[in-house]
Amino acid sequence: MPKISDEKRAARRAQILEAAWICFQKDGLHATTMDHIIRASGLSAGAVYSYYPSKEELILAAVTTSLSGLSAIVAPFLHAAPAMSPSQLVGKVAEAIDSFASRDGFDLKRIALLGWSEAQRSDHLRATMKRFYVDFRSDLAGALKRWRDDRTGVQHDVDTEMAAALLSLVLGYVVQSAVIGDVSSQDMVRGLAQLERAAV
Amino acid sequence: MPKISDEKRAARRAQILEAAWICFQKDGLHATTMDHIIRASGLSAGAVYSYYPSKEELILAAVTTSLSGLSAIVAPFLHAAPAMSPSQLVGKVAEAIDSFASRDGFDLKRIALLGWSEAQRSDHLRATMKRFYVDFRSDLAGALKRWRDDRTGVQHDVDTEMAAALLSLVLGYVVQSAVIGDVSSQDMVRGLAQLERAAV
Amino acid sequence: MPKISDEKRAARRAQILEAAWICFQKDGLHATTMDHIIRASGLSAGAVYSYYPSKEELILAAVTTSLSGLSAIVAPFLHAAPAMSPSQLVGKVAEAIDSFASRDGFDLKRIALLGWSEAQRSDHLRATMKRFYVDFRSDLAGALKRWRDDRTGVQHDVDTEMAAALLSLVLGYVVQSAVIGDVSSQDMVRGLAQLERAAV
Amino acid sequence: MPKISDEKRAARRAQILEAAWICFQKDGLHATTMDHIIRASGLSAGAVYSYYPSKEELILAAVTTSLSGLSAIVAPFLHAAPAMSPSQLVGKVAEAIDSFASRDGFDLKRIALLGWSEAQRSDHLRATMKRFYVDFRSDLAGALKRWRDDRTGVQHDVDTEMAAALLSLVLGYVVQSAVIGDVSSQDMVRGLAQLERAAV
DNA sequence: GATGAATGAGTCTTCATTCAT
DNA sequence: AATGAATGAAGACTCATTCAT
Repeated sequence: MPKISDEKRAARRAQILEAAWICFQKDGLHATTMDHIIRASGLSAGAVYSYYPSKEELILAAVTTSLSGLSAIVAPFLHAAPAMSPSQLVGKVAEAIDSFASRDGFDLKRIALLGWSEAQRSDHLRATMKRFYVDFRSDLAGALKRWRDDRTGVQHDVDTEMAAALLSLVLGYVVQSAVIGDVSSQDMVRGLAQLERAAV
Repeated sequence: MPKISDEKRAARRAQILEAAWICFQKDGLHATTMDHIIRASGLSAGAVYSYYPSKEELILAAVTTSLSGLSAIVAPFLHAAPAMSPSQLVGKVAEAIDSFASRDGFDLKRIALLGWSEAQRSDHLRATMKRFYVDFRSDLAGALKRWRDDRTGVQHDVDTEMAAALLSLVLGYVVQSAVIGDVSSQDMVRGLAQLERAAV
Repeated sequence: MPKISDEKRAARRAQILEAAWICFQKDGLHATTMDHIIRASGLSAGAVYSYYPSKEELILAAVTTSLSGLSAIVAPFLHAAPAMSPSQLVGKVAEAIDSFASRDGFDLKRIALLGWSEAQRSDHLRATMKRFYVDFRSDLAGALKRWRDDRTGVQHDVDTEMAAALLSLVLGYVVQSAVIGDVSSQDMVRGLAQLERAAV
Repeated sequence: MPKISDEKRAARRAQILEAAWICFQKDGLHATTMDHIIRASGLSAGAVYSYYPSKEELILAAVTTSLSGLSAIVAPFLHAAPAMSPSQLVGKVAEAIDSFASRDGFDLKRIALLGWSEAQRSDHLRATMKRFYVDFRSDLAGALKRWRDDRTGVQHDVDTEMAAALLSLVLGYVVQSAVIGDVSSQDMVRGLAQLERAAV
């Protein structure tokens, strides 16, 4: 076989990654064996290893890809004009996470939980995740700032703490959804709204 | 040899569990080998296995114990009179989680992340966690209800959604703290307060 | 099984080493798989690995042991009184190497060749071999000195170069014997004697 | 595509063999992968395999080539007129081996050791080596005979044993040089001279 | 003729668990 | 009851070789 085209290479990588994703999601990161992934990918061991040189690399790719996939889905809400209210933001982001799950049969929430756990062991993964969440949070803060500016006409400083709280709401939604399984994105929105109303 | 006393048995179990905790926390659930735990416990393989019949059982015990340990610490805040405000609750619970960590060098947040991840593989573990979080959330809801009753003198229904949001705030705090590492329980409290104020 | 006695441990190590020896000799160092050794030893993989933590360690042990085994056989000749002549020394040492081979069915010469080859890749092994051969050569030099002193009554300095030549004769014998297979220790002795006579 | 010319074929073979040599020398025979050789040769896997049908063939070629290379260098000394003395022969041959090493950065001694080791596993290789060394030794014997004839005017029989001893000296020099590393060809010459003198 | 991606049997090693003493 | 040596089924990964293009 002569040199493979770049698209074909990318397609093969995607094929393997998808197989890995399915396995990871079903069995977790460590209980998934390379053999599972190899079988699921329909390729040979050598082929898989020629695209991803180790299981760790595959884990990293799986988590990183889901992170950036989420990024892409969520971006429109974060930069929408006019800016969304906190409740709207939480609702939209949570919905986006759910939609990601249902789109291709991949549950982003499960991958997230797996990734957080693995991040404790892998410096590289933790660094990657940290970067992602910090960026996410600062986009959130930007969106909040725009919202407040729109409402009051007064310039506010970027509100980091508010963004952190909002991010927590989202992450906590992921955990509850994956572990308990009885919450919806609507619950989060309504819960926050009630929290706000109750404070009055 | 005479039968071992019940206290001795309990002490041994605690000794093993503590060893397991230390190992799990340092290396994660799967990278920890029984041999690590056995060495850390100072007992023999056979002894460890006579107290915990499998690694899975040990994982379950480790997670469950940390869950109930947290329960105990958090209970006073949930049932305090007069009832705490949402902000206060979030702050106190988050602080409690932190204090648990610093108490004996165990970081409850890491164990939590490990547990959530593992819960995806083990039905038993997931069921246990679900039960815990559902109870936790309903206690939270109860506390919120008492707080609102105290303030208005009017009886409210138990507010599940508000409790879910509050729990998310706490869980999200755990994730951010473990993965990003730059948030404090105060940030959560202030973030929520600002969210409430901003809503006006 | 409670703690094993030291003798039993040593016996097990010897049992494994012997199995390794047989395999190495038959198939060479790298073509021998751990599985071969494991089967030949009659133990399980885990057991073998608990005595020798890696294949490399086993190779090292096999080579080192044959080195020190040779050392023991050769020592009497090197320190014999009255000191032997160069021809005698070469003959006796070469014979000793042969006898080692026939004793237990192990051919020291094959192991030697294997070891020299491997020494090029393993610093540890090369260092070990170097130490052994340097010592051997200096013992040889000592024996030669004593021989010359005995004959002339005049003290000579230790003759390193002569020892190096003598060692070469022995090593070269090993190579010829293993690769060509048609030389005897007697040939070496007679060859050297003729070399000496021819020089007159 | 038109048939490739014979010269081109030979050049390609040489190119591959040289790459193999470099790799074998650096990493040993078994630790060298075909991929190493393929990369070092600058050709494709298929190309390499079209010239050498297996790794074993390549090993055989590498060893054989170094053997015949040595043959060529050494021939002049063996057939010099007037014939050289034993000491001179040893010295010249050992020097030739060294010079071979320094010429192109190839160390013939390392290849030799590798080859001897491998010869234990491959009948074909062993046979090839045996033939080479037997020839070498008989050339050596011839040279010795001529030397003795020149000196005494009396016809001697070919002296095989003396040649075997001389060959041992050379082989032993190779081993010591590669494994211990502190001997020179001069040491061998002087050692032999002293051995001869001491015998008087 | 040449390419290099793909193959898959085979390697070393680990580790949860058992059970003879 | 306690010990810890032994088990052996996996697991991650490699690499000589092939063959579709």
